[in-house]
Amino acid sequence: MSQSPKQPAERPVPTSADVARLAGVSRATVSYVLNNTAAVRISEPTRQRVREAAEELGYVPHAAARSLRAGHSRMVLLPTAHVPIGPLYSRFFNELQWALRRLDYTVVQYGSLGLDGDEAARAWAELRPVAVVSLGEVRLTPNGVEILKRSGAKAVITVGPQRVAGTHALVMDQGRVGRVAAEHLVERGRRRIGVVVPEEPGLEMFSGPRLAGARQAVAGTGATVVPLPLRYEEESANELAGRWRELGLDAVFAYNDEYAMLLMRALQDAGISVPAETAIVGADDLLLGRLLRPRLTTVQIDMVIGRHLAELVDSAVRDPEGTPEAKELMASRVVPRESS
Amino acid sequence: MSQSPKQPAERPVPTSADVARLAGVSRATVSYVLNNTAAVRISEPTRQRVREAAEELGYVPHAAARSLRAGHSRMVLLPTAHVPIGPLYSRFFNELQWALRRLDYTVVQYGSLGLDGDEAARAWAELRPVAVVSLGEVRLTPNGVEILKRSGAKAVITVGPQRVAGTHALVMDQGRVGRVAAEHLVERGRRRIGVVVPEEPGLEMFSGPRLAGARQAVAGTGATVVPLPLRYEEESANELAGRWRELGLDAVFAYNDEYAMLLMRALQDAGISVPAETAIVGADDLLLGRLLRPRLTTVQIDMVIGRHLAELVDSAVRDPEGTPEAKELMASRVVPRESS
DNA sequence: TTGAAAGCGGTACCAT
DNA sequence: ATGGTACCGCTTTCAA
Repeated sequence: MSQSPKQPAERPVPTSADVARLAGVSRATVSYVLNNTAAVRISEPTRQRVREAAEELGYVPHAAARSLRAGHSRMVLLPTAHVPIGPLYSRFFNELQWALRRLDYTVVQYGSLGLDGDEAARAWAELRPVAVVSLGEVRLTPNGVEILKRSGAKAVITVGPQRVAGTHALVMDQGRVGRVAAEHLVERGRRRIGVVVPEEPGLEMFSGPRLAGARQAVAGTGATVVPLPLRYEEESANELAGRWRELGLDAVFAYNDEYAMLLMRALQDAGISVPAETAIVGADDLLLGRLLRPRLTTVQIDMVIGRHLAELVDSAVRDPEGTPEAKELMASRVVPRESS
Repeated sequence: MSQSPKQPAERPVPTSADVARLAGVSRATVSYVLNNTAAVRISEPTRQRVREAAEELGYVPHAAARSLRAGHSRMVLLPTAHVPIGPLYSRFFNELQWALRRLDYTVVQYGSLGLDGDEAARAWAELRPVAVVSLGEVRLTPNGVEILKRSGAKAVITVGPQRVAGTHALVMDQGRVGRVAAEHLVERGRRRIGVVVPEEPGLEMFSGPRLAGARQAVAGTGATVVPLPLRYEEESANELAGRWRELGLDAVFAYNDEYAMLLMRALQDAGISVPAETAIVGADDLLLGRLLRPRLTTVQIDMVIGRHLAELVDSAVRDPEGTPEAKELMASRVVPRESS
């Protein structure tokens, strides 16, 4: 009858009080031992007893309670909506995570699909992260930034084309990707340049600037740019290839290597020779581009490496008053191969 | 002088007490209003004042404090080490996140790179998630599962080939992928079947079972299986293609479509005709396989869809006593095209 | 060397 | 209809 009947078989989670009881010491001592608190000396026998008790009970400290008491956390929040596809993002994410762990931060990727603007900012703020690194999938408003800062975030960092007031920014100059691609094509004597604009959602923030960059590159050269909406599907590509001749294009910047492969296949099937009749340039410098025939000319993009970003996070956290800086960390250049 | 000098410019994060003070009510009332507590009736004017005060201060509740008090959270932890590359994972993750959000869970992807076994389990347990969904990148031991359960996790779910005691499992029968591929090749009259084993780390848990499945398929048929270590690089593929004839293989299961593309290119460049001389089968049914010439035969894998998994999480959370079940949710079948 | 106790920010019971 | 208050688990003075 010592068991409360309302909780059928729910054994309680052990707390530091349980450990203290079992070890015959106070909760304070448990805390000292388990955290190796330097300012306080605990005898070795006591340490032993505490450790054994913790082990026996399977005690694990409660992160929420700890950070509540501490008044801060070491959590770096990384909001994502659609996880970007591709090896570039994967490498970037792994590097970032690794680098931040070395600096004793905890990286938490927080799914924010379907949230927007301030709603998202509030959801993130509830977790009281010390820093937020936004990849720009979820639009961050100045107001959202303010919400985060008021809730204790020491740093808000945006990575991507967007530039939001009050944040540190790692600018990724997507425009440059389109610009160098178009410049390359113009140099090769191409005049009517198509630019693929993927119809898949979530890519606008890349495709838009790339298209604009291409436009900028042709300005004053007499060459023209034509946007080409395209879905990542065979039918869409075939449909586009079917009216290729009437479009009168002699070159295309295909957004990235995967769309380039799709389009190249459709063009070749439609009897349009690459690069003789139409040049193609991709982007990302994936292995698959080198496997195509003709080999794919591409724009190589040096993604901001994780360690740089981790250092920016850390310095922003340590000096929250520091003026938010915008740092350009994306270089891109054409790797000419056979398709252009 | 009303400012404490120890905190230079650090304005404090507003709490519900601040809201209460500004609205001229008690903290309890603030809580009632902001949570729309049904059991208690608050007058409309009061509600207004509270809401306005909260708005003015930019108040956001503290998730840690809330879940500390509540004694539980709705956090579903998704540990990851290397974020798997590829569209399949991306789709899976987005679906899972979406589905769990609908069930009012919060998905947190927790970077666990470099942690292993119990160490990782303890790190996860500190966050007191209500459920943990392991994709098997970080090895989960029975002891680790026990740690998580003792720390209050109602459900531990593994997705992948591994099967750990005490967990619900979504079995992904990787063996079957290799089996159906090899069966297909044997049916087509192939006798010496190579099986690509990627050398990249983190893929062993897939490649191992796939190889074993292929072996199983050829048993008793007179056909043989030869493991082919391969890095995802042109040189590695060229090297392999260079000694292809001495290997005497008439077919290869290339692990997945991307490795298949790499190998097919190398074989073709080495003058080995596909499929006449060597048949190739990939896996994942990516679009790129349809773009190759010859079109790539592949193994289509029905990944467990997010909604199913979300439902399993929810039911496991609601009935933690329920016997952990192993559910087979991965079907795979060959899609014959031109390369085999 | 160790313990008692306050308090972090919410929530919910019990009064009023 | 609202307020007072105990408590969730942990850290950290301050005392002993």
